[in-house]
Amino acid sequence: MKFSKAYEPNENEPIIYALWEGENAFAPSGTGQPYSTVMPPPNANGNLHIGHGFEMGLKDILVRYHRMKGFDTIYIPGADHAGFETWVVYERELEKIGQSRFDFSRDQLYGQVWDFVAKQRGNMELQIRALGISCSWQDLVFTLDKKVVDTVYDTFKRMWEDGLIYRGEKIVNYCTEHQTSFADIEVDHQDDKGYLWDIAYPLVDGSGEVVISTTRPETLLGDTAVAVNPKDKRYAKLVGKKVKLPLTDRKIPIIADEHADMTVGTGAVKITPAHDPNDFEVGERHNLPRIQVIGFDGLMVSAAGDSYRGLTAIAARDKVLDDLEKLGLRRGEKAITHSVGHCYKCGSVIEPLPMEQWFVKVKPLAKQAIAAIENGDIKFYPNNKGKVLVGYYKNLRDWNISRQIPWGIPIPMFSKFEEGDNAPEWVFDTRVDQTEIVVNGTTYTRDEDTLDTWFSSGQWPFITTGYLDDETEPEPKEGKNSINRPGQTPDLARFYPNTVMENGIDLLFPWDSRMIMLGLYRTNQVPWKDLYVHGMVLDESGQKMSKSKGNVVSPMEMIAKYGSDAFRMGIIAGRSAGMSQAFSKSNMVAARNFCNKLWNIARFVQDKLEESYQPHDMQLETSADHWIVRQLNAARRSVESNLAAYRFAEASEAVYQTIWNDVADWYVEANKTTFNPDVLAFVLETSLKLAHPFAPFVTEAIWQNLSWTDNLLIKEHWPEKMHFGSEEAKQFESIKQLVTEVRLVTNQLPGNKRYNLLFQSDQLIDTNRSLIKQLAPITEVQDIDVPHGMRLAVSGHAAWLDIDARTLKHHHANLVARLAAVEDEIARLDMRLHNDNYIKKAPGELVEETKHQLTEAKKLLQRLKNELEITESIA
RNA sequence: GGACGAUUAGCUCAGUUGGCUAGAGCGCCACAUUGACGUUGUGGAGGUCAUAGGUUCGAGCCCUAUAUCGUCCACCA
Repeated sequence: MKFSKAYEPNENEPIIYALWEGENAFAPSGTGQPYSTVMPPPNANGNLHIGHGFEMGLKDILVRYHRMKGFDTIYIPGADHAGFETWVVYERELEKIGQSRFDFSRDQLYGQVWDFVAKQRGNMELQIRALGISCSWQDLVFTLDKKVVDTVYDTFKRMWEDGLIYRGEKIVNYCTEHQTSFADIEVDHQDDKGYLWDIAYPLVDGSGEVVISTTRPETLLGDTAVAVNPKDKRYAKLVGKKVKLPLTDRKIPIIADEHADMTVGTGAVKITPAHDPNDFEVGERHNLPRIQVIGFDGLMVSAAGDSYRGLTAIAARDKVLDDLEKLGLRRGEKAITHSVGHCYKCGSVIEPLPMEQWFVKVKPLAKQAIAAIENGDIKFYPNNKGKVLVGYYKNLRDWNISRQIPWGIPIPMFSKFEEGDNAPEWVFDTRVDQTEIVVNGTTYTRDEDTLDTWFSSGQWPFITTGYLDDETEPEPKEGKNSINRPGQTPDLARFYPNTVMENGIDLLFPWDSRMIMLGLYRTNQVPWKDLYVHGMVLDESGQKMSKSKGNVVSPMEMIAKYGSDAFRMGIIAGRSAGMSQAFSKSNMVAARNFCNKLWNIARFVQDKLEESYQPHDMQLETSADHWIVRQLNAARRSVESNLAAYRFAEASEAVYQTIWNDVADWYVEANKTTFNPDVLAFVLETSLKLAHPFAPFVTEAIWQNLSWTDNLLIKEHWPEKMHFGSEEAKQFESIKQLVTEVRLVTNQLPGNKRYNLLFQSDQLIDTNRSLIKQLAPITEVQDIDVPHGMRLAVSGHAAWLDIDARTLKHHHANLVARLAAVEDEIARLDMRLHNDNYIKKAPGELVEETKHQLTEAKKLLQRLKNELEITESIA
């Protein structure tokens, strides 16, 4: 016997996964309708977190199910170099050994991180295996693979030529700690406490002063104007005059601009074009100079004046305030709470700084994306996320894709330095391994920056499927970083667009939005037909998980403790699209128990059938046979319809309930008296198939242990609809009801006694004597001429429990309560049927059903009354 | 400031176009038991579906307000 008493996940899982991989079971079959999804490239820099486990688990359910359904199925795994994310991790590693990025050249750093990631990535891939993910490993794509970089450069080139990528100086979100800029979406806005200071700027003509309010007095040193609203009558006369900028010797104009809000503060606002995005735009409109007073290291630069140079911005703030105080120019302050941008990694305050960067012009791309969404080209789960995304697109500003870190795909642009004020000339070239290139006799220098990770992962669906391979211009030389993987599946282009994308709600904006835009741009198609977004997995008390709070649940720990299947089933239990929900350990326990239950069903079946069992065509014989086929049919239908609507929890629950409540509790029990080997084997096999997408390891482990099965369960076909006799199934249902009533009554009576079951000319009971004896807590089933004891009223059979008068009397109260409940029900049904509007307006079949229910209830009432009379006659 | 979501059993949550006795897991109570499984079996208790109105023959579900909690977005000096 290969079945241990309890299922041991950790002993079985690695063996089973190796078996699948050895049999190449994850590769697409090449026949059938294509079904595809891709892994959001998990960061190659560390461990999988619970969100990865959840997301991959969901996708794997879809993939395994469709594979069994006969689709040509692929789940393309990925690994992301995760530019900035990895960079942060790597810098920490450097710090540990007392080094920093400045100790190395850019190329050295790139090489080192490459090795670091290569090592880490193996770890991540092992964890994906531990989760049981059936992804096509031979088709794994790393975001720095040659084919990725080629396509990314091709996209870049086209966008450059189409004018969708441009070089521009703007205020960017800059982290002075990490020394790189960020896209708007990477900035973490927090409500911080601060002060709003009122400061007087004296008019040059000596006729008074203008008071402005600011939260950042240190930027005063870079002011180049004061703005008031053109409609503001208070200041109308001052527009065009000049004020003397305190602490400097500069005179700056008072200008009229819509940006100044009359209702805020004094209505006059200082304009610092170099340090505020709004002011930058005001500066553009009014042709104001930009004076940068804070450097990229976060320290004040010489333009701030000698007495401030070298101070941190915060120190400069204090000094500015002190100095203003001495000049008597401070007019008040008040504590406020305002939103301040922080680096989402280190928490430093984001410094808005002017910089030349590469930007993607998003308007035309967003417009296409909006049209596609509104056109219904993508189905969103939950539905409202489509609207949320459209809202996002409508307000999207140009996307900064330059990052000042060495780790990433180098920006393929080279510039020629121009003397004088002329802007440099830029050329596109993919020879990024060189810092200088010569084109037509002119030397060009490489831009040192790398691309935002999302620019490459935003092209993931068509890159991983090689959809554009024919039109991507071949590169002259082999990329040094390519990972060659043997046996890649040929011609994956059929898998684009992907059937479905599924990821966390946190990726809707940074990733999904870009995949749609870039997908439409490059392929004229949406990247996938369905988008399912799941909510966040919160900790057990409903808090967000975070390393700093120390409440992170590791999927690997859960797998070690409960098994991979239990993790997968437990994590999806009770979750619905888009909703963030707390992690529940008890769901995992329940799922673990289910796996053990399944294992033990198999143990029972194998024991019954014995090693020598050979399968034959099956014939349904007993009523239980017909009934269980009906139940399995229903479960199959439920899984199908729920998965079609991405209702994972409901699909999984249908499997759980059917296998536990129907197969184990009734069918297996019924098979303890008589059994039909072929049907028993069929029921087990069908159960395993239904459960396989949800609990792949235990089902395959059982399949491999069964004496009569060969091949792999993962490659088996999904169950087909089976025929059964509905009359026979109903008969079993009827016996089930009788048994349940016997159990209930017996439970309610004192003394834990078993009684004889008596019946009078009841065909069904007569032919199922041994079955009933097996299922119900009774001693014997006896045929009688004259009824006595207690009538089993609810199930409607001519059946009695052979209970003595004393005990029967004890049951009187139960009977009275039962009677009252039935009377209530009759009253309710009666009332409904006396409602003319109900009869007229409700659907006919509903009315019929109500009538039927009333008839049945009245019959039951009669039986209960008879019963009561008998009991009372004893009393 | 804007948008979205949630409020259902002790806890965590389902409840698909409104349909009649609102479900699951865990927990709880009682009982059982040594041959598939104690990671078990049987039975049970527990919900005026946040509140107030409305629409409807019928509302957990639709509409309108209110309250509480949460998330996201945002260039508020």
